[in-house]
Amino acid sequence: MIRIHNSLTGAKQELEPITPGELSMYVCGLTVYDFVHMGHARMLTVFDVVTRYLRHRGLRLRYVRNITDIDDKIIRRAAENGEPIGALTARFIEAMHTDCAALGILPPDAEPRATQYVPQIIAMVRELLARDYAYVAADGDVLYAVARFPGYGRLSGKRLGDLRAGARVEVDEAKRDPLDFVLWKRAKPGEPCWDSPWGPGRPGWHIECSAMSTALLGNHFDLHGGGLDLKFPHHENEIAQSRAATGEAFVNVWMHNGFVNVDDEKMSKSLGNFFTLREVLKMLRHPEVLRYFFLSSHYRGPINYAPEQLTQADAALGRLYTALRDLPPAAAAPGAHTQRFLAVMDEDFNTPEALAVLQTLAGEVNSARDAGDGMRAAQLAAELTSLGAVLGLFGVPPPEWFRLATPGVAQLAGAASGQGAVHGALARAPLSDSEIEARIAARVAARRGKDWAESDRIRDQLAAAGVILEDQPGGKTTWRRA
RNA sequence: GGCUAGGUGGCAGAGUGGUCAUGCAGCGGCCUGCAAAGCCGUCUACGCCGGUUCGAUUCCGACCCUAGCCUCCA
Repeated sequence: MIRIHNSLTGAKQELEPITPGELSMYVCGLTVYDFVHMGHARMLTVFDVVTRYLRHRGLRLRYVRNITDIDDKIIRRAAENGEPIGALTARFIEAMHTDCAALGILPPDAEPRATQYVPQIIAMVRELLARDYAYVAADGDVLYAVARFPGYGRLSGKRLGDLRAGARVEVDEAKRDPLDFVLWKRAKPGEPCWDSPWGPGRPGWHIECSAMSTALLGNHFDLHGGGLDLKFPHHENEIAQSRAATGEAFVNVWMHNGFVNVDDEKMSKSLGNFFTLREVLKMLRHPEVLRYFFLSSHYRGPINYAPEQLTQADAALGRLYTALRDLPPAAAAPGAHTQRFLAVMDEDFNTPEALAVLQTLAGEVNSARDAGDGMRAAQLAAELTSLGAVLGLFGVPPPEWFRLATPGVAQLAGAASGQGAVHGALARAPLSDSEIEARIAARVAARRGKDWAESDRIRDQLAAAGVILEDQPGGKTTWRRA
């Protein structure tokens, strides 16, 4: 039994697919006018794991994640760059795909773009007008009449009166109610536009998601996700639009992932604490380190981004890979750990608890190996490997993991504290694998002759270059990059 | 101001009405030529004040503090 916290009710509920054995999920994706940032990366990772897990549980899941490719910010950015809008969005869509692939995010089943769904959007706006949930304002915009929809505010826990009280003073004259939002925006001269019954214009942001989700998943579907900041007004508006336009139930379970904070404040460009995914990935041994970091706290809570946290995630994930190193592949035998893993993941995707299961399993692999029980160690390692894969971990062959270098979390730490780059990571002249192997061979010879001074000299030298040696019982020496 | 989440050991971060989170860091031991890795053991927790209870970090109430939303935002 899988239980999920539903933002709409504020409580966990059992997942009951509308069609038995099948699920449909829509997640609000990105507005493509810039690179993927850490907040996006968390959202992408959260719903990637949700997807992987639900499928692992035997459900057939259809996952739709949209792209907003027409929007005020896009238009403005394109103008700033002196670049056609289509070129700008194509560039950032490609960048997003590259970043997603790096992070190991499985592609969604469909990735609709707003500009490809203009007919459906117009049809939905038309329906809302016909049902009297919308009106054409004096300035030509089509607006949604919020007061007409009785359930407005339920998702975000807001009352219309409170919202109006907090509304901006500079109320748009064309609005009947300050809370009304735009469905179809009349084009200003020079702006990109589509023909419509209300003249040339473009879709409002909120209606895009209603139209695309309905077009691809039907009027009523199972799961809808997105960042916490979309809860109000975006998702509130989606509900109002879709319910009003179709007259049917819309979404069964709403899921919202928490923010990425920096210094306990929401990451934002204005605060100057903004990090793109690609700049962070450059500092890491492997993108899985970032995935581990995201998974180490619950998806609904905030997560505080700091370079030291990435260092901890690298160490913790490294411990897992260490347990898997040098063990032959074995058939996965689901045991008690698998039961526990499923139990905690079933309970609203408790990934921190799931990682604890993996760590415990790693400890048992090591214990079994120390006890000389290679068979049991291999079985446990297989179980660990298969459970980790459910979370999108262990994409790297374990022996390869330790050949990967960590270019510079230290660099980030320095940058964040305003101290400039820390020397250690940068001062190292990177050694190639073969150079390292050659020095190790020299050291093995020295050790055979019990020339400890020479042996230690080589080891220190390698350590200074960021290479750590581990002498194994059989006289063999393995190495890993710090 | 309204609404919503939180405040857990050196750090990160789960969870629970009465034995264990887990990882990183620390300490002691084993192993090692010495290390590293690993193993074994180990210390410091549940914002504050009341209440319920045989017993509360966990339930209830007040208070303090933090973050978020109420405006574009993953």
